[in-house]
Amino acid sequence: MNDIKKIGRPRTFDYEVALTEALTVFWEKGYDGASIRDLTQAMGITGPSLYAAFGDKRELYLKAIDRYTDAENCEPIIKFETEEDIEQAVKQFFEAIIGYATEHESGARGCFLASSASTNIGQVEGVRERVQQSIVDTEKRLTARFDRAIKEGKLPADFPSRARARMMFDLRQGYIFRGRVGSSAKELRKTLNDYVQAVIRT
Amino acid sequence: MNDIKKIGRPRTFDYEVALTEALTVFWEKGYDGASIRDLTQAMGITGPSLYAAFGDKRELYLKAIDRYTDAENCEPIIKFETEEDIEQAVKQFFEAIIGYATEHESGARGCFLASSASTNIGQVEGVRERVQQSIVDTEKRLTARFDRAIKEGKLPADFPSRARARMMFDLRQGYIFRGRVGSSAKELRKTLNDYVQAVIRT
DNA sequence: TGCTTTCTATATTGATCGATATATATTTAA
DNA sequence: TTAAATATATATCGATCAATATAGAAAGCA
Repeated sequence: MNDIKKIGRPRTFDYEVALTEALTVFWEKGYDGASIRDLTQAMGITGPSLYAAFGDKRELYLKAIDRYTDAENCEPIIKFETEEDIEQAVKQFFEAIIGYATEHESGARGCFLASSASTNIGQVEGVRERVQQSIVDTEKRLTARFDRAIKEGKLPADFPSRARARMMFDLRQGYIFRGRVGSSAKELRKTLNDYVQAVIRT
Repeated sequence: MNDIKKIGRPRTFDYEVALTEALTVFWEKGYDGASIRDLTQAMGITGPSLYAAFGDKRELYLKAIDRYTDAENCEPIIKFETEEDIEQAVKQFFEAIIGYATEHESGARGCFLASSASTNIGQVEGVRERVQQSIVDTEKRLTARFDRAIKEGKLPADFPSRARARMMFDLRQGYIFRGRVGSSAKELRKTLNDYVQAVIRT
């Protein structure tokens, strides 16, 4: 982003890589559960370097949230937006969610915002606004995809795009919760078709 | 429960009351966020009394979960089970969920298991089993209510009771998440009718 | 070559963490 | 009345917490 040579000794670690490592630690252990030691070890830097580059623990956490929001292309939404057939699009969305919810053995499952960040809303200043914004952005994208299907005549004109976008989002929370508790992908798929029909039915 | 006089000095605090206070603290601050100081202050007892009566912090947390599971009559489920009309029953279920998700100003919102305990599954041994059992029990009760409606002829014989029970449960997660992030009850009610129809529709 | 700037490494800060040792108070049983 | 048992109160344990002061190392600029 900024290749201008700066005066002084250049840092020997990669900012983005270190931030991604920090995100993983926060994801697995939570905000309180992640100690500065845990973070610096995973990031491969020392305490002073962490504080110089990222500020204090709270700022690092907020930066990790922003990194997640920006970098995460969010496969489920991408699938939903790119798949042509609207029914298949909904199905692929949920399939991707189920994948996210079950594939990682560690604590870094599902959605970082939904599983981890949301629990620190009342505790860490700045988290609430970020999670709220993420919800708004996600719903807009989901709603827009439904509106597109309406224009293309794939869905009736009175299709409640926004309500169904929210339904997808809320059902997603259920999948993520179940995955975190330990349900298998196979188990989660049992309701998949029923959920797809509920979303697109008019 | 046990009024038999025991040898030695009797404890001067109420075990159940203290445990309920501990539950509130864990609910608001999370497992890591709740310090022994926080707990003893809210419980009105000293450290040694806490350790003598409840074991260590982890055991106290598990006891708090059990207390929540046992004591919490879970208004949403009760409403769903007692309301005669099945459509009204589903609606009352979601209404109660919305109430839970939005009414408390503190961090003790929604469902303790879904919002707090689930985040400590990989960290605190014994939590996963308890949350899993809670999901199983809840789904059984929800499914049974639908089966009853089928027997009464209020729902068609091929109504997918279990899938719809899970749908209710998963949509519930969405409401709880939104409430935690800051959505108002009014906002959450916007999708209520659509969700009710999705659940009972055949 | 200095000189300035910035990063890294070591060491350590006061505070707080979970947990407990010790002493004292209060009860029952003998 | 005494002994045993259990609770509470005080004080504090070593470990770890988040955060930083200090000093040395590595870069650009003169």
